[in-house]
Amino acid sequence: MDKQTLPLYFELFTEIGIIQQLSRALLEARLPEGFLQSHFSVLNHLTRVHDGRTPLQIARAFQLPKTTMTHTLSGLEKHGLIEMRPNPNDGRSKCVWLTEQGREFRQESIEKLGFAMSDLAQHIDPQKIEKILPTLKELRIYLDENRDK
Amino acid sequence: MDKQTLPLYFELFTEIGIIQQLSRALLEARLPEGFLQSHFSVLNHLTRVHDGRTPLQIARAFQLPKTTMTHTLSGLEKHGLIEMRPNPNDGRSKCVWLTEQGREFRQESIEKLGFAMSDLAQHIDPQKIEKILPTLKELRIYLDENRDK
DNA sequence: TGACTATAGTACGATATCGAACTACAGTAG
DNA sequence: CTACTGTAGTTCGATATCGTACTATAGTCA
Repeated sequence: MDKQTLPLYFELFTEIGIIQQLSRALLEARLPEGFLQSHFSVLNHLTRVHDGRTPLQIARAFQLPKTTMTHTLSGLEKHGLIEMRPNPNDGRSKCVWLTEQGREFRQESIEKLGFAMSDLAQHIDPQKIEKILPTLKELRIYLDENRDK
Repeated sequence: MDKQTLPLYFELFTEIGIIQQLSRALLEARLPEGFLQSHFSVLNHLTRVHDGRTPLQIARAFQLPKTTMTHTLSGLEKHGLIEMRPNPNDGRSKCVWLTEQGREFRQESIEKLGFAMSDLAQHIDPQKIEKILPTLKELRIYLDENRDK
């Protein structure tokens, strides 16, 4: 491998780590006390994709350990934002459903993010984001598929 | 803001979160028991930039709370990978120096990462990374500068 | 010099994260 | 049906992360 290549990837992962920190802080500052990015992300995922998914499916979507997802889901359930029901197709499994409260929570969070995001969109052209997303997806898919190498 | 724009940024931050998870797992699988990405990142930072930096400077470089950095540094110090000395210019502060062991640890970690990274470089063209880095940096800088908005 | 404000780092408590081990159910082969 | 293997989710313990509050030093201003 070229001498310059390794630092290039390190730089990439460092930038990604920093952006992750900053975007997390940005979001969490706008969530009610006691809610974290993890909670919002799950609610958003269930809305965007579809609810009724299993905890494991959700964990895989974010590449998180299933024990972490158990914890996050139990927090959401305790606040009445999701419901966990048995999976009719698999006695070991459960399905996660959004409650009306959960949908509202997500919607309100998104509205609170609105200012920050439109501000962001005015400074970082969405077209630039569109241009980098395919490479990021490609990278994510490659890392996912070669996880256990 | 355009209806399509908000989901675009969400998608970006989601991809970034997933890549962060995957790259962390990739790295930590190759570190000795008990060491985490945080430890490696600090050692790498001290090598790439320069050592003798203060804990706060390092925390800011990664956008981490200073209490988190205190914890990470104490772990590194306990393993003899760094040394904390008083800051000659500021009695409140300290300077963090790499030990020989610390440099070796980083070097060995990088070598263990070598296979995975050259594999990655063969599948995701470094030129693609070079193309997306400027936008990521721009985004990171914007988020940083507007953190408290 | 003294009072005030700001900053660097730490201590501490709450909770998030994660790996290992476990339980319960599913799927398969005989 | 039984044994075996695999998988979904949880429990549990270790520790990472982070916010709050605190201590010590710096800097500023009168």
